[in-house]
Amino acid sequence: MQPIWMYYTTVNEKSQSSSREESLRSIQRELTAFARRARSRAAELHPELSLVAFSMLDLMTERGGCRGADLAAYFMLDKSTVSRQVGALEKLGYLVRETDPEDHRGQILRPSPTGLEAMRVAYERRRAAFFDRLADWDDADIAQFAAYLERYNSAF
Amino acid sequence: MQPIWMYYTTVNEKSQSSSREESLRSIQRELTAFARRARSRAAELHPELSLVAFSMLDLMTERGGCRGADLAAYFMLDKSTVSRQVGALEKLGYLVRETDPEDHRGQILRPSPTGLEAMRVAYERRRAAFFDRLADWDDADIAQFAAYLERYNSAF
DNA sequence: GGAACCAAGTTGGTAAATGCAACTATCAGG
DNA sequence: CCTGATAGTTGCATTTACCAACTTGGTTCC
Repeated sequence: MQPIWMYYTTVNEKSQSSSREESLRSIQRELTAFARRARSRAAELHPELSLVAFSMLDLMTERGGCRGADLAAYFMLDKSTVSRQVGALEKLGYLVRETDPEDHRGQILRPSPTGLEAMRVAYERRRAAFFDRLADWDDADIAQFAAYLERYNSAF
Repeated sequence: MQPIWMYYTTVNEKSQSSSREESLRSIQRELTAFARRARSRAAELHPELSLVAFSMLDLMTERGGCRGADLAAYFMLDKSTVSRQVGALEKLGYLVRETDPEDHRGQILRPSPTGLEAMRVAYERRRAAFFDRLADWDDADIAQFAAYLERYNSAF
């Protein structure tokens, strides 16, 4: 049986099948497959903290505080969407804002102790469903996989 | 300074490998970022065919026709959501429905020639975006990255 | 200094995607 | 026949997103 991609690939392109070509196709397919299920998996894992909200808190933590514009750029979201997500997180007491002393247009966003605790809970609940899938990977493979994903995403 | 992940990890877990923990968290965050960008990029590249709709047509193609219930199970979506997506695709002329002769409750869904062509176009445009992004990667890294993604997704 | 312009964030309006619940139609067992 | 399960549709509410207009603060250039 022919590979799936051939069903909708023109004849001329079929001659170009190098291993690089096939790997690229595979990356696209696998990344797309991930995207398909990301939403529902996230909803299962931490209903009280949406995937986007969790990731925003995570980035703030990682960077030791960041601005709304940073979140918008990183996740490719409109600044208005970020503004509302941040507002919701603040209302929940999960983050605190502070006007950037260096630039009064912006705010520095940081998770609050409550937010860190909520992240910790979400993190624990993810373990079973997400981390267990990587349980049989060795440390070097996990590190390399993470490095590839970072490299891929850093191209933005 | 302690690693970031320790801020919301309990004391007992700190005995585990911190580099492994950090890599796992990085994978989560990068995959999340990817999922967000995939939607936005797909919407840019082919407004007529959302990522979910494209993937549904793709699954129908791969399976040589499938039912709405299959789509719901595969993508972890509610059947009402599938029903509306399928309705929209039919209205666009991208798929045809046929009552299952074996079970008159269900329908067999197949992409139409128009749908296949739309998929081919969307596929090519998205593939081009991937090619640009990975242009400066060498073949070995691309192959390894693809292998990791396949391994990760194969757990489904 | 001031004008013109750019950047960060907020808010109003709107559209799309989704889940839940209620409903119809169909099937399978007893 | 009933009963219960399954496939699909539709009404309703919610979430999430984008765009555009606006406010405020910074930057450049004269």
